[in-house]
Amino acid sequence: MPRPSLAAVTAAPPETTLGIRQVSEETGLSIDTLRWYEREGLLPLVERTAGGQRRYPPAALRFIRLVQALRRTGMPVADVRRFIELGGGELANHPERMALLEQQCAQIEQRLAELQDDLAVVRAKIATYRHLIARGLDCEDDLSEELVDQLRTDELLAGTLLDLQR
Amino acid sequence: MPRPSLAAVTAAPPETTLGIRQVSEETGLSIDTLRWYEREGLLPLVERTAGGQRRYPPAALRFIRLVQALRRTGMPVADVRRFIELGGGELANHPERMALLEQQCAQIEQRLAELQDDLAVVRAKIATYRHLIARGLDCEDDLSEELVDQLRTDELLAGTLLDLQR
DNA sequence: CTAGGAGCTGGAGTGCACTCCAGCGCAAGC
DNA sequence: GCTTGCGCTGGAGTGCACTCCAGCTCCTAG
Repeated sequence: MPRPSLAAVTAAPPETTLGIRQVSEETGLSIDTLRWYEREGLLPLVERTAGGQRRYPPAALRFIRLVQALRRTGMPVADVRRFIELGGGELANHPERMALLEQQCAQIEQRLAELQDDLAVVRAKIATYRHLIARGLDCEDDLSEELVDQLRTDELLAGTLLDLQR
Repeated sequence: MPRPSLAAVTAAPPETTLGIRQVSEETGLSIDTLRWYEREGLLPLVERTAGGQRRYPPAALRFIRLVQALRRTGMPVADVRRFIELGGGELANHPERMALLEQQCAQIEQRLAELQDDLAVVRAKIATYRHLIARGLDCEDDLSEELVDQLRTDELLAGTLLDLQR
């Protein structure tokens, strides 16, 4: 499966340049979103046909994936834009761009930890229901204090919380 | 450190019932959000003083933590409400509630995996910058195809991507 | 008893990230 | 050559989750 020569790629884009529909399908971003991102300055590298239709070369595709990663991990659109505005790949900007990414990295890690904690909370709650059902008990939230405490204790003893904490 | 007797708790709430400000500080939810959640039916178990001020017994606090976990893990407010509307702790509703939580659990796991992937993408990008800086190279996004491919290859060879993939 | 701060309510306002639409042009199959 | 459909643009609209506000009451310290 020989990759088309680089000359060919830059000179006369082969079928590796995708139309907006294909990109939408490949990335999961809606067509409207792709257009909107571009207007908002999040997507450089998008080319046009003579007729004005968008064409996405592989580099644009890769870029979109990065933008998706940043957006999904909670970076606001405005911040992604600032990241992108940080120059056309000049060496001088690399440290700053890297710093931004590292900051984002840290946030992702934090978010990851939080998610895991929250997952533990939800799992613990599921365990509570399992107990209640097993014992044929009513109540749970607006339940008497003793029961809650009882169950919390049960869970702790069973290691439910601890096991799932991380 | 003897916990106040259960009778005492239910009969004459001691200082373990918190005011809205304390709850806000403890949970990180804004006062407005606490009031709004309550209006929206996400927070049962909140009591009132004679003067109409909110009082949060420990059970309410615990409930808030669950709601927070659900919200932070991406459950829409409307869904949290539906979960809560599912009856006042009657046994019959437990399976349904549990099912909802299990569904949420699955989504959290999916989100976790996605986050980890996205983290890998960002880290890979950081590695790219590190390479570029180390070699004193410009360009990066709008860079020539060769360079990207070169770097991608480098990263793969260096195991940067693979190491971080999971 | 009074002054200042915290809380209350209902409702309006905000910010973000899309999403939809009208009105148009290009393009390809019949 | 004409229809059918995709794509384009600028701008308006939407949904969600808060956030702010006016105008009031309540509570506490002096």
